[in-house]
Amino acid sequence: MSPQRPLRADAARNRARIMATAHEQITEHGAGVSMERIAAASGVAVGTLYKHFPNKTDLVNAVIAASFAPVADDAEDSLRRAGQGAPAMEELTGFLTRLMDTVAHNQAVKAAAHALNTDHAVHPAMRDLEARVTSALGQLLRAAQAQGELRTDCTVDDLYLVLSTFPTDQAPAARVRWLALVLTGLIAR
Amino acid sequence: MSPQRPLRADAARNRARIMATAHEQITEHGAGVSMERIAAASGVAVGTLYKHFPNKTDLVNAVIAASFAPVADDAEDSLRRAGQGAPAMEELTGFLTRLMDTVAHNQAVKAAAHALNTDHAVHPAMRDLEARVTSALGQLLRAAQAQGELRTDCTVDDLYLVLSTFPTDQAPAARVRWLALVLTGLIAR
DNA sequence: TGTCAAGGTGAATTATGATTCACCATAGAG
DNA sequence: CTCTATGGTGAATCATAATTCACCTTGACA
Repeated sequence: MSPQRPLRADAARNRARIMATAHEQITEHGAGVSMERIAAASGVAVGTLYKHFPNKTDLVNAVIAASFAPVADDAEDSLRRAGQGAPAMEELTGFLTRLMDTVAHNQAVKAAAHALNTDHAVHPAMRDLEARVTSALGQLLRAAQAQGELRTDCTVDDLYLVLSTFPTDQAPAARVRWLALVLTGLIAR
Repeated sequence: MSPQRPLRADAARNRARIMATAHEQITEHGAGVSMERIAAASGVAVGTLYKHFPNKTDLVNAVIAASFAPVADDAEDSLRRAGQGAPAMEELTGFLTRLMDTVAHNQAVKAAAHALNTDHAVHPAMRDLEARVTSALGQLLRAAQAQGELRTDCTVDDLYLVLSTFPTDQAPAARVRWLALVLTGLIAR
């Protein structure tokens, strides 16, 4: 499975289906889903999962990395728009709202990865995404403060602290209400 | 194990030690700890666990119920003090701070119970605790609003929504900071 | 102190699930 | 059209855990 030479067409197809199915199954049944079940739902044999991923942990990590990949792009797009004159605070809240949706949708996968990665290790791919988001978020934050829309004593860490705790299991309406309540504490008086 | 006649002295001792040990082990190793391990750490044989609890799920539910039992009393004490002239908002934030500590300390057990209780069922004992807390919290909330210390459009649901999301895995200092940030959004302007 | 039911023991049973591997199938290069 | 490396298969193996149970121990009451 080394990326040396490109995957055969059918292999690529299967790999994609496996990751999509794994996401569904984990979302539906939690981190406990068996490889057997994921294989069956993908329409392949267990052995095939192992042809693509050395073990369950790696499969889950691949799924989570793929699920969150778009977030970093989104953060950087928001920052770019702010740089081109869009109100920074609006970009910030817009990004946070979309981020909440993404995390909510991938909550089970996130939990699964956390449960399977022994000790506490975070997947390198996730570490990379996090770095990009942190950077973009920091700049957005400073821009919003410069425009007087955000408390100047609010740090990126504060933002993360608050962000890290939003209600993943609530309905979208409740999530929006939550964000509104919480942001009130961050907006400049 | 019916509560008909009191437990024999050694049995009571063991039962207490088992629950304490189970709490430790779950906190340290997650919901996945084996009964074997809990038994070993308690200094008894596996069979003994099953003499006291029909299965792992019931053991975990007993542990979590015991861990959270004091919270309801605390809520009611706070309410009582407010009724005797203590500032309601102070009682409210005091209670919330202590609640955060309790939840943080019992985070792993809470997660374990959630993971083990098939479907989504909440233990009846927990349901009862929740009802008492909700009641006390509602009255505290209204008192704080009557004293002009809290936004009047803030409901008990809002309080729960925000409460349900505090950062269990952060250091105490970070938790306090979080509460301060979030409460700012709830305090009357 | 003697009795015996409550309490304790831990090897054995039963389940479940991850991972392996010897062998089969076929994309796609030549 | 032929090969053959890549990809697929799934029964078998290995490991881990929950739960049971036939048989000991011992608190505590008479």
